[in-house]
Amino acid sequence: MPELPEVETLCMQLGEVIFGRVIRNIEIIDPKLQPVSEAEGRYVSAVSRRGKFLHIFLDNDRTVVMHLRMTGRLLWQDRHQDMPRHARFLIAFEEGRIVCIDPRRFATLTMEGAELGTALIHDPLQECPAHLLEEIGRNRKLPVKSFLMDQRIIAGIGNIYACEILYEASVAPWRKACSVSLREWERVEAATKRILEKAVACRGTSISDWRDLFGRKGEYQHELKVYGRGGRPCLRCRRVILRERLGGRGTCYCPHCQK
DNA sequence: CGAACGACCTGTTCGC
DNA sequence: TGCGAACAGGTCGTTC
Repeated sequence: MPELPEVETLCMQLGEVIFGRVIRNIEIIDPKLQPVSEAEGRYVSAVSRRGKFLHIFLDNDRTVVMHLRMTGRLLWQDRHQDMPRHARFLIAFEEGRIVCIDPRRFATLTMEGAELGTALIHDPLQECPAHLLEEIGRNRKLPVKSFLMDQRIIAGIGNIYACEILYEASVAPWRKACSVSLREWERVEAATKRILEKAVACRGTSISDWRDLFGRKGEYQHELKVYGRGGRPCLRCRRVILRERLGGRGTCYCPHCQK
């Protein structure tokens, strides 16, 4: 499930634990993943997030890049503990190790140069003003929900938070991006900031198996207003929340509140 | 070019 | 109870 708030949570926690530490080695467990080199003996000079990607910068101008996709998790183990089920790779330090756990094996791990992509991608926690959304969306006919989830435009919003944002902004998910007014984009921007910041403060949404770096559940699942509430009454108007497929993914919305 | 869909994987849930 | 089908949070490549 990792979307922006979950990856941001890991990013902050990783920074606390591994900044300045020396990597002993990176061990690949899942043969589907390519081995990475040039990490041994290097120390961590920074940890950052870009959309849903995690970057661990090393002192040799190399960068460990991870993407957790659907079911990936990272777990910090600071003393000898059993290898978890579905462990896919680990990054070992003197003080402990990061284990990547991923039942569906979609997560990725690569070693990149220091010059990571410079493409113009907007981070919803940074700069993502309504007028820019309106400008980009003006000639896009795809549904506004798909627009919000397009990582080439805004990086970090996935299915759960897209549903939540559009509900809070009172915009129907099927609306074409080009039909959304500036006024409505302003509501989308405000909802995005509020929801994602709160979700980060809650350390993410633990619907099924999401856990933070220390194995703790997040708390934002208690704040969800529409996601997972199909068939139940809308918290605003009490009419029934619908759940339908949009672009292949389950989409919960209130047909009365979201225009 | 944009949009829809299948593929990538495994575990869980649902219906018969 | 048992079994197969459907479905799950994300991205990418192909096709129409």
